[in-house]
Amino acid sequence: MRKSREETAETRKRIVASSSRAFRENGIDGTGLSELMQAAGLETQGGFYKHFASKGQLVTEAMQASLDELIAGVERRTAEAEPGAAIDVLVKGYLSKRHREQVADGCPLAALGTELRRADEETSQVATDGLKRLVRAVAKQVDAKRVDAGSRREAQKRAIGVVSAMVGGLMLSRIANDASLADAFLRETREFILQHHR
Amino acid sequence: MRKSREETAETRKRIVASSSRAFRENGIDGTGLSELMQAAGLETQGGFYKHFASKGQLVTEAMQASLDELIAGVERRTAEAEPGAAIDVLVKGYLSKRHREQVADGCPLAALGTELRRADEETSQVATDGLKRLVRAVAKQVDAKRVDAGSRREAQKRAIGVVSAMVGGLMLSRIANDASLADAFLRETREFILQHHR
DNA sequence: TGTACATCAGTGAACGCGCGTTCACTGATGTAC
DNA sequence: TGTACATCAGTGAACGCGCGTTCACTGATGTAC
Repeated sequence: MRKSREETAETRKRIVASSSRAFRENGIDGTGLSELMQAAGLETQGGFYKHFASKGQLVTEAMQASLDELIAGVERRTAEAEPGAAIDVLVKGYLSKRHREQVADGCPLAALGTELRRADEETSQVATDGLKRLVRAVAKQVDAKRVDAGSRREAQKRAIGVVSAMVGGLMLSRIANDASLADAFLRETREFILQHHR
Repeated sequence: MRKSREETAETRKRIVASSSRAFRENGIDGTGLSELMQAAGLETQGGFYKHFASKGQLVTEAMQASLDELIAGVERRTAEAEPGAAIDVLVKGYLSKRHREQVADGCPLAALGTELRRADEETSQVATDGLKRLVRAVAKQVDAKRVDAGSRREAQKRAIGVVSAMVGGLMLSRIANDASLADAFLRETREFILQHHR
Protein backbone atom coordinates (compact mmCIF):
# COMPACT_ATOMS: atom_id res chain seq x y z
CA MET A 1 0.00 0.00 0.00
CA ARG A 2 3.00 2.29 -0.15
CA LYS A 3 2.25 5.56 -1.97
CA SER A 4 4.52 7.46 -4.35
CA ARG A 5 6.52 10.42 -3.09
CA GLU A 6 4.21 12.74 -4.95
CA GLU A 7 1.07 11.21 -3.45
CA THR A 8 2.64 11.27 0.01
CA ALA A 9 3.42 14.97 -0.32
CA GLU A 10 -0.13 15.64 -1.49
CA THR A 11 -1.61 13.71 1.43
CA ARG A 12 0.49 15.70 3.85
CA LYS A 13 -0.67 18.98 2.34
CA ARG A 14 -4.26 17.79 2.44
CA ILE A 15 -3.97 16.96 6.13
CA VAL A 16 -2.52 20.40 6.94
CA ALA A 17 -5.11 22.21 4.84
CA SER A 18 -8.17 20.40 6.18
CA SER A 19 -6.83 20.55 9.74
CA SER A 20 -6.29 24.27 9.57
CA ARG A 21 -9.97 24.61 8.65
CA ALA A 22 -11.15 22.11 11.26
CA PHE A 23 -9.15 23.80 14.05
CA ARG A 24 -10.65 27.18 13.21
CA GLU A 25 -14.14 25.68 13.11
CA ASN A 26 -14.05 23.50 16.24
CA GLY A 27 -10.99 24.59 18.18
CA ILE A 28 -7.72 22.77 18.65
CA ASP A 29 -8.76 20.73 21.70
CA GLY A 30 -12.12 20.18 20.05
CA THR A 31 -10.73 18.40 16.99
CA GLY A 32 -9.48 14.81 17.28
CA LEU A 33 -6.97 13.08 15.02
CA SER A 34 -9.47 10.56 13.65
CA GLU A 35 -11.69 13.44 12.52
CA LEU A 36 -8.71 15.13 10.89
CA MET A 37 -7.58 12.03 9.02
CA GLN A 38 -11.09 11.36 7.77
CA ALA A 39 -11.42 14.95 6.60
CA ALA A 40 -8.20 14.45 4.63
CA GLY A 41 -9.67 11.35 2.98
CA LEU A 42 -7.76 8.72 4.96
CA GLU A 43 -9.66 5.72 6.32
CA THR A 44 -7.85 5.36 9.61
CA GLN A 45 -5.84 7.53 11.94
CA GLY A 46 -2.90 5.13 12.23
CA GLY A 47 -1.05 6.70 9.31
CA PHE A 48 -0.94 10.10 10.95
CA TYR A 49 2.49 9.50 12.44
CA LYS A 50 3.98 8.75 9.03
CA HIS A 51 3.56 12.49 8.38
CA PHE A 52 3.84 14.22 11.76
CA ALA A 53 5.68 13.57 15.00
CA SER A 54 2.70 14.66 17.11
CA LYS A 55 -0.61 16.52 17.04
CA GLY A 56 1.32 19.53 18.28
CA GLN A 57 3.46 19.58 15.16
CA LEU A 58 0.36 19.53 12.98
CA VAL A 59 -1.12 22.37 15.01
CA THR A 60 2.00 24.43 14.36
CA GLU A 61 1.92 23.76 10.61
CA ALA A 62 -1.82 24.34 10.35
CA MET A 63 -1.44 27.64 12.19
CA GLN A 64 1.39 28.64 9.87
CA ALA A 65 -0.76 27.79 6.84
CA SER A 66 -3.79 29.74 8.00
CA LEU A 67 -1.71 32.78 8.93
CA ASP A 68 -0.01 32.69 5.52
CA GLU A 69 -3.46 32.54 3.96
CA LEU A 70 -4.66 35.48 6.05
CA ILE A 71 -1.72 37.69 5.17
CA ALA A 72 -1.80 36.75 1.50
CA GLY A 73 -5.51 37.66 1.50
CA VAL A 74 -4.83 41.04 3.10
CA GLU A 75 -2.11 41.81 0.57
CA ARG A 76 -4.15 40.65 -2.41
CA ARG A 77 -7.21 42.70 -1.39
CA THR A 78 -5.22 45.84 -0.74
CA ALA A 79 -3.17 45.46 -3.92
CA GLU A 80 -6.37 45.28 -5.95
CA ALA A 81 -7.89 48.34 -4.28
CA GLU A 82 -7.31 51.81 -5.67
CA PRO A 83 -4.63 53.66 -3.71
CA GLY A 84 -5.94 55.45 -0.62
CA ALA A 85 -9.03 53.23 -0.43
CA ALA A 86 -7.05 50.15 0.59
CA ILE A 87 -7.57 50.58 4.33
CA ASP A 88 -11.30 50.94 3.75
CA VAL A 89 -11.42 47.78 1.66
CA LEU A 90 -9.36 45.91 4.21
CA VAL A 91 -11.43 46.86 7.24
CA LYS A 92 -14.75 46.34 5.47
CA GLY A 93 -13.67 42.93 4.22
CA TYR A 94 -12.41 41.80 7.60
CA LEU A 95 -15.37 43.13 9.57
CA SER A 96 -17.97 41.68 7.19
CA LYS A 97 -20.86 39.27 7.71
CA ARG A 98 -19.23 36.95 5.22
CA HIS A 99 -16.05 36.75 7.31
CA ARG A 100 -18.09 36.34 10.49
CA GLU A 101 -19.91 33.33 9.04
CA GLN A 102 -16.97 31.66 7.27
CA VAL A 103 -14.98 30.88 10.39
CA ALA A 104 -13.09 27.95 8.84
CA ASP A 105 -11.78 30.11 6.00
CA GLY A 106 -11.21 33.20 8.10
CA CYS A 107 -8.66 34.80 10.37
CA PRO A 108 -7.09 32.25 12.75
CA LEU A 109 -6.49 34.91 15.38
CA ALA A 110 -10.18 35.69 15.65
CA ALA A 111 -11.02 31.96 15.50
CA LEU A 112 -8.42 30.56 17.91
CA GLY A 113 -7.00 33.60 19.68
CA THR A 114 -7.75 32.64 23.25
CA GLU A 115 -6.55 29.05 22.72
CA LEU A 116 -3.22 30.27 21.36
CA ARG A 117 -2.24 31.64 24.77
CA ARG A 118 -1.83 28.05 25.90
CA ALA A 119 -0.13 26.72 22.74
CA ASP A 120 3.30 25.08 22.75
CA GLU A 121 6.47 27.07 22.06
CA GLU A 122 6.62 26.38 18.31
CA THR A 123 3.00 27.34 17.70
CA SER A 124 3.42 30.38 19.89
CA GLN A 125 6.37 31.47 17.76
CA VAL A 126 4.41 30.96 14.56
CA ALA A 127 1.49 32.95 15.95
CA THR A 128 3.75 35.79 17.07
CA ASP A 129 5.42 35.96 13.65
CA GLY A 130 2.01 35.94 11.98
CA LEU A 131 0.84 38.76 14.21
CA LYS A 132 3.91 40.81 13.25
CA ARG A 133 3.38 40.17 9.55
CA LEU A 134 -0.28 41.13 9.85
CA VAL A 135 0.60 44.40 11.57
CA ARG A 136 3.18 45.13 8.85
CA ALA A 137 0.71 44.37 6.05
CA VAL A 138 -1.89 46.63 7.64
CA ALA A 139 0.68 49.34 8.32
CA LYS A 140 1.45 49.54 4.60
CA GLN A 141 -2.13 50.70 4.04
CA VAL A 142 -2.40 53.06 7.00
CA ASP A 143 -1.59 56.60 5.99
CA ALA A 144 -0.48 55.34 2.60
CA LYS A 145 0.03 58.87 1.37
CA ARG A 146 2.74 59.85 3.83
CA VAL A 147 5.87 57.81 3.20
CA ASP A 148 8.71 59.38 5.14
CA ALA A 149 10.51 57.39 7.84
CA GLY A 150 8.81 59.04 10.81
CA SER A 151 5.33 58.40 9.51
CA ARG A 152 6.21 54.79 8.78
CA ARG A 153 6.77 54.24 12.50
CA GLU A 154 3.54 56.09 13.15
CA ALA A 155 1.76 53.84 10.66
CA GLN A 156 3.09 50.74 12.41
CA LYS A 157 1.73 52.02 15.72
CA ARG A 158 -1.63 52.87 14.25
CA ALA A 159 -1.76 49.50 12.55
CA ILE A 160 -1.54 47.80 15.95
CA GLY A 161 -4.66 49.64 17.05
CA VAL A 162 -6.41 48.74 13.82
CA VAL A 163 -5.54 45.05 14.19
CA SER A 164 -6.70 44.97 17.83
CA ALA A 165 -10.05 46.47 16.90
CA MET A 166 -10.52 44.25 13.83
CA VAL A 167 -9.73 41.00 15.62
CA GLY A 168 -11.68 41.97 18.75
CA GLY A 169 -14.66 43.19 16.75
CA LEU A 170 -14.91 40.03 14.68
CA MET A 171 -14.51 37.74 17.68
CA LEU A 172 -17.12 39.59 19.74
CA SER A 173 -19.51 39.75 16.79
CA ARG A 174 -19.33 35.94 16.71
CA ILE A 175 -20.07 35.63 20.43
CA ALA A 176 -23.30 37.66 20.26
CA ASN A 177 -26.29 35.34 19.80
CA ASP A 178 -28.37 38.37 18.93
CA ALA A 179 -28.20 39.41 15.28
CA SER A 180 -28.63 43.11 15.92
CA LEU A 181 -25.79 43.23 18.46
CA ALA A 182 -23.60 41.04 16.26
CA ASP A 183 -24.16 43.34 13.29
CA ALA A 184 -23.60 46.41 15.45
CA PHE A 185 -20.20 45.04 16.47
CA LEU A 186 -19.16 44.74 12.82
CA ARG A 187 -20.61 48.10 11.79
CA GLU A 188 -19.50 50.21 14.75
CA THR A 189 -16.05 48.70 14.92
CA ARG A 190 -15.59 49.50 11.21
CA GLU A 191 -16.71 53.06 11.90
CA PHE A 192 -14.47 53.34 14.94
CA ILE A 193 -11.41 52.30 12.97
CA LEU A 194 -12.14 54.34 9.88
CA GLN A 195 -12.73 57.54 11.84
CA HIS A 196 -8.99 57.58 12.36
CA HIS A 197 -8.56 57.96 8.63
CA ARG A 198 -10.91 60.81 7.76
CA MET B 1 -21.57 13.26 56.05
CA ARG B 2 -24.48 15.50 55.22
CA LYS B 3 -23.63 19.23 55.44
CA SER B 4 -25.82 22.04 56.71
CA ARG B 5 -27.74 24.21 54.27
CA GLU B 6 -25.35 27.03 54.94
CA GLU B 7 -22.28 24.90 54.27
CA THR B 8 -23.88 23.49 51.12
CA ALA B 9 -24.54 26.97 49.78
CA GLU B 10 -20.96 27.97 50.57
CA THR B 11 -19.56 24.92 48.81
CA ARG B 12 -21.61 25.71 45.72
CA LYS B 13 -20.34 29.28 45.67
CA ARG B 14 -16.79 28.07 46.12
CA ILE B 15 -17.14 25.71 43.15
CA VAL B 16 -18.48 28.48 40.91
CA ALA B 17 -15.81 30.96 42.01
CA SER B 18 -12.84 28.65 41.63
CA SER B 19 -14.18 27.26 38.35
CA SER B 20 -14.61 30.69 36.87
CA ARG B 21 -10.91 31.28 37.58
CA ALA B 22 -9.83 27.86 36.31
CA PHE B 23 -11.79 28.21 33.08
CA ARG B 24 -10.18 31.58 32.34
CA GLU B 25 -6.74 30.17 33.11
CA ASN B 26 -6.92 26.84 31.26
CA GLY B 27 -9.95 27.05 29.01
CA ILE B 28 -13.30 25.33 29.38
CA ASP B 29 -12.36 22.13 27.54
CA GLY B 30 -8.99 22.25 29.27
CA THR B 31 -10.42 22.04 32.80
CA GLY B 32 -11.78 18.74 34.12
CA LEU B 33 -14.31 18.23 36.90
CA SER B 34 -11.87 16.50 39.23
CA GLU B 35 -9.56 19.51 39.00
CA LEU B 36 -12.48 21.83 39.71
CA MET B 37 -13.69 19.90 42.73
CA GLN B 38 -10.19 19.73 44.17
CA ALA B 39 -9.75 23.47 43.65
CA ALA B 40 -12.96 23.97 45.62
CA GLY B 41 -11.58 21.87 48.48
CA LEU B 42 -13.59 18.70 47.85
CA GLU B 43 -11.79 15.36 47.98
CA THR B 44 -13.62 13.64 45.15
CA GLN B 45 -15.59 14.66 42.09
CA GLY B 46 -18.59 12.44 42.86
CA GLY B 47 -20.39 15.18 44.77
CA PHE B 48 -20.39 17.54 41.81
CA TYR B 49 -23.85 16.43 40.72
CA LYS B 50 -25.35 17.30 44.10
CA HIS B 51 -24.81 20.93 43.05
CA PHE B 52 -25.06 21.02 39.24
CA ALA B 53 -26.94 19.05 36.60
CA SER B 54 -23.94 19.02 34.25
CA LYS B 55 -20.58 20.61 33.52
CA GLY B 56 -22.43 22.85 31.06
CA GLN B 57 -24.55 24.33 33.83
CA LEU B 58 -21.43 25.15 35.85
CA VAL B 59 -19.88 26.77 32.78
CA THR B 60 -22.93 28.99 32.44
CA GLU B 61 -22.84 30.03 36.10
CA ALA B 62 -19.08 30.55 36.11
CA MET B 63 -19.37 32.72 33.01
CA GLN B 64 -22.15 34.71 34.63
CA ALA B 65 -20.01 35.20 37.74
CA SER B 66 -16.93 36.37 35.85
CA LEU B 67 -18.92 38.76 33.69
CA ASP B 68 -20.60 40.21 36.78
CA GLU B 69 -17.13 40.65 38.29
CA LEU B 70 -15.87 42.36 35.12
CA ILE B 71 -18.73 44.82 34.93
CA ALA B 72 -18.66 45.57 38.65
CA GLY B 73 -14.93 46.28 38.25
CA VAL B 74 -15.51 48.64 35.35
CA GLU B 75 -18.19 50.50 37.27
CA ARG B 76 -16.14 50.71 40.45
CA ARG B 77 -13.06 52.02 38.66
CA THR B 78 -14.94 54.62 36.69
CA ALA B 79 -16.98 55.72 39.71
CA GLU B 80 -13.75 56.35 41.64
CA ALA B 81 -12.16 58.35 38.80
CA GLU B 82 -12.64 62.08 38.55
CA PRO B 83 -15.28 62.97 35.95
CA GLY B 84 -13.95 63.19 32.41
CA ALA B 85 -10.93 61.00 33.21
CA ALA B 86 -13.00 57.86 33.64
CA ILE B 87 -12.49 56.60 30.08
CA ASP B 88 -8.74 57.05 30.47
CA VAL B 89 -8.69 55.13 33.74
CA LEU B 90 -10.84 52.39 32.26
CA VAL B 91 -8.76 51.85 29.12
CA LYS B 92 -5.44 52.06 30.97
CA GLY B 93 -6.62 49.57 33.58
CA TYR B 94 -7.95 47.13 31.02
CA LEU B 95 -4.95 47.37 28.70
CA SER B 96 -2.38 47.02 31.47
CA LYS B 97 0.43 44.55 32.09
CA ARG B 98 -1.25 43.61 35.31
CA HIS B 99 -4.45 42.60 33.51
CA ARG B 100 -2.44 40.78 30.84
CA GLU B 101 -0.73 38.65 33.48
CA GLN B 102 -3.69 38.02 35.76
CA VAL B 103 -5.73 36.00 33.30
CA ALA B 104 -7.69 34.11 35.94
CA ASP B 105 -8.90 37.33 37.56
CA GLY B 106 -9.40 39.21 34.31
CA CYS B 107 -11.91 39.74 31.55
CA PRO B 108 -13.58 36.45 30.54
CA LEU B 109 -14.13 37.71 26.99
CA ALA B 110 -10.40 38.18 26.43
CA ALA B 111 -9.68 34.87 28.19
CA LEU B 112 -12.35 32.63 26.64
CA GLY B 113 -13.68 34.63 23.69
CA THR B 114 -12.99 32.18 20.91
CA GLU B 115 -14.29 29.23 22.95
CA LEU B 116 -17.57 31.02 23.63
CA ARG B 117 -18.54 30.80 19.96
CA ARG B 118 -19.07 27.09 20.50
CA ALA B 119 -20.78 27.33 23.90
CA ASP B 120 -24.26 25.96 24.60
CA GLU B 121 -27.36 28.13 24.33
CA GLU B 122 -27.51 29.15 27.99
CA THR B 123 -23.86 30.18 28.14
CA SER B 124 -24.21 31.97 24.84
CA GLN B 125 -27.10 33.97 26.26
CA VAL B 126 -25.14 34.85 29.38
CA ALA B 127 -22.16 35.93 27.27
CA THR B 128 -24.34 38.07 25.01
CA ASP B 129 -25.98 39.77 28.00
CA GLY B 130 -22.57 40.37 29.54
CA LEU B 131 -21.33 41.91 26.32
CA LYS B 132 -24.32 44.25 26.26
CA ARG B 133 -23.79 45.27 29.86
CA LEU B 134 -20.10 45.90 29.21
CA VAL B 135 -20.91 48.12 26.23
CA ARG B 136 -23.44 50.04 28.33
CA ALA B 137 -20.98 50.49 31.19
CA VAL B 138 -18.31 51.77 28.80
CA ALA B 139 -20.80 53.99 26.99
CA LYS B 140 -21.55 55.81 30.25
CA GLN B 141 -17.91 56.98 30.27
CA VAL B 142 -17.61 57.79 26.57
CA ASP B 143 -18.33 61.44 25.94
CA ALA B 144 -19.45 61.79 29.52
CA LYS B 145 -19.87 65.52 29.09
CA ARG B 146 -22.55 65.39 26.41
CA VAL B 147 -25.74 63.93 27.83
CA ASP B 148 -28.54 64.63 25.35
CA ALA B 149 -30.41 61.69 23.78
CA GLY B 150 -28.65 61.85 20.42
CA SER B 151 -25.20 61.74 21.89
CA ARG B 152 -26.19 58.86 24.14
CA ARG B 153 -26.77 56.74 21.03
CA GLU B 154 -23.48 58.00 19.66
CA ALA B 155 -21.76 57.04 22.89
CA GLN B 156 -23.19 53.51 22.68
CA LYS B 157 -21.81 53.18 19.15
CA ARG B 158 -18.41 54.47 20.11
CA ALA B 159 -18.38 52.20 23.13
CA ILE B 160 -18.68 49.20 20.82
CA GLY B 161 -15.51 50.25 19.04
CA VAL B 162 -13.77 50.83 22.34
CA VAL B 163 -14.75 47.38 23.61
CA SER B 164 -13.62 45.66 20.40
CA ALA B 165 -10.23 47.33 20.59
CA MET B 166 -9.79 46.67 24.31
CA VAL B 167 -10.69 42.98 24.14
CA GLY B 168 -8.74 42.42 20.92
CA GLY B 169 -5.71 44.31 22.18
CA LEU B 170 -5.55 42.36 25.44
CA MET B 171 -6.03 39.00 23.74
CA LEU B 172 -3.38 39.68 21.10
CA SER B 173 -0.97 41.04 23.69
CA ARG B 174 -1.26 37.67 25.44
CA ILE B 175 -0.55 35.74 22.24
CA ALA B 176 2.73 37.53 21.52
CA ASN B 177 5.66 35.56 22.97
CA ASP B 178 7.84 38.61 22.44
CA ALA B 179 7.72 41.14 25.28
CA SER B 180 8.25 44.17 23.07
CA LEU B 181 5.40 43.26 20.72
CA ALA B 182 3.16 42.31 23.64
CA ASP B 183 3.82 45.67 25.30
CA ALA B 184 3.33 47.49 22.01
CA PHE B 185 -0.12 45.92 21.69
CA LEU B 186 -1.14 47.27 25.09
CA ARG B 187 0.42 50.71 24.54
CA GLU B 188 -0.64 51.34 20.95
CA THR B 189 -4.15 50.01 21.44
CA ARG B 190 -4.55 52.36 24.42
CA GLU B 191 -3.32 55.24 22.25
CA PHE B 192 -5.57 54.22 19.38
CA ILE B 193 -8.66 54.23 21.60
CA LEU B 194 -7.85 57.39 23.49
CA GLN B 195 -7.17 59.42 20.33
CA HIS B 196 -10.92 59.32 19.82
CA HIS B 197 -11.33 61.33 22.97
CA ARG B 198 -8.90 64.20 22.48
C1' DT C 1 -36.93 19.66 74.73
C1' DG C 2 -36.16 14.94 73.28
C1' DT C 3 -36.55 11.10 70.25
C1' DA C 4 -37.14 8.52 65.67
C1' DC C 5 -36.81 8.82 61.10
C1' DA C 6 -35.97 10.85 56.49
C1' DT C 7 -32.95 13.52 53.82
C1' DC C 8 -28.99 14.38 51.32
C1' DA C 9 -23.70 16.42 50.88
C1' DG C 10 -19.81 14.28 50.14
C1' DT C 11 -16.95 9.76 49.44
C1' DG C 12 -15.03 6.38 46.60
C1' DA C 13 -15.30 3.45 42.92
C1' DA C 14 -16.88 2.39 38.64
C1' DC C 15 -19.05 3.24 33.81
C1' DG C 16 -18.45 3.92 28.69
C1' DC C 17 -16.14 6.90 25.63
C1' DG C 18 -12.88 9.31 22.76
C1' DC C 19 -8.43 11.03 23.15
C1' DG C 20 -3.26 10.86 21.39
C1' DT C 21 -0.08 7.40 20.46
C1' DT C 22 1.97 2.78 19.17
C1' DC C 23 2.53 -1.27 16.48
C1' DA C 24 2.32 -5.46 13.44
C1' DC C 25 1.06 -6.00 8.96
C1' DT C 26 0.30 -5.28 3.76
C1' DG C 27 1.66 -4.47 -0.69
C1' DA C 28 2.87 -0.85 -4.01
C1' DT C 29 6.89 2.17 -4.75
C1' DG C 30 11.76 3.06 -4.88
C1' DT C 31 16.58 1.36 -5.23
C1' DA C 32 20.54 -1.47 -6.56
C1' DC C 33 22.60 -4.28 -9.70
C1' DT D 1 15.64 -2.84 -19.39
C1' DG D 2 14.62 -6.46 -16.00
C1' DT D 3 14.89 -8.60 -11.57
C1' DA D 4 15.39 -8.92 -6.31
C1' DC D 5 15.10 -6.63 -2.35
C1' DA D 6 14.33 -2.76 0.89
C1' DT D 7 11.39 0.87 2.06
C1' DC D 8 7.47 2.86 3.91
C1' DA D 9 2.24 5.04 3.32
C1' DG D 10 -1.69 3.55 4.89
C1' DT D 11 -4.69 -0.10 7.51
C1' DG D 12 -6.67 -1.83 11.54
C1' DA D 13 -6.45 -2.88 16.14
C1' DA D 14 -4.86 -1.99 20.47
C1' DC D 15 -2.64 0.82 24.45
C1' DG D 16 -3.18 3.72 28.73
C1' DC D 17 -5.39 7.79 30.14
C1' DG D 18 -8.58 11.31 31.65
C1' DC D 19 -12.99 12.81 30.52
C1' DG D 20 -18.14 13.55 32.12
C1' DT D 21 -21.40 10.94 34.46
C1' DT D 22 -23.57 7.41 37.65
C1' DC D 23 -24.25 4.98 41.85
C1' DA D 24 -24.13 2.54 46.43
C1' DC D 25 -22.86 3.99 50.69
C1' DT D 26 -22.05 6.92 55.05
C1' DG D 27 -23.37 9.63 58.68
C1' DA D 28 -24.44 14.39 60.08
C1' DT D 29 -28.37 17.52 59.42
C1' DG D 30 -33.20 18.53 59.14
C1' DT D 31 -38.06 17.33 60.18
C1' DA D 32 -42.06 15.50 62.64
C1' DC D 33 -44.21 14.43 66.68
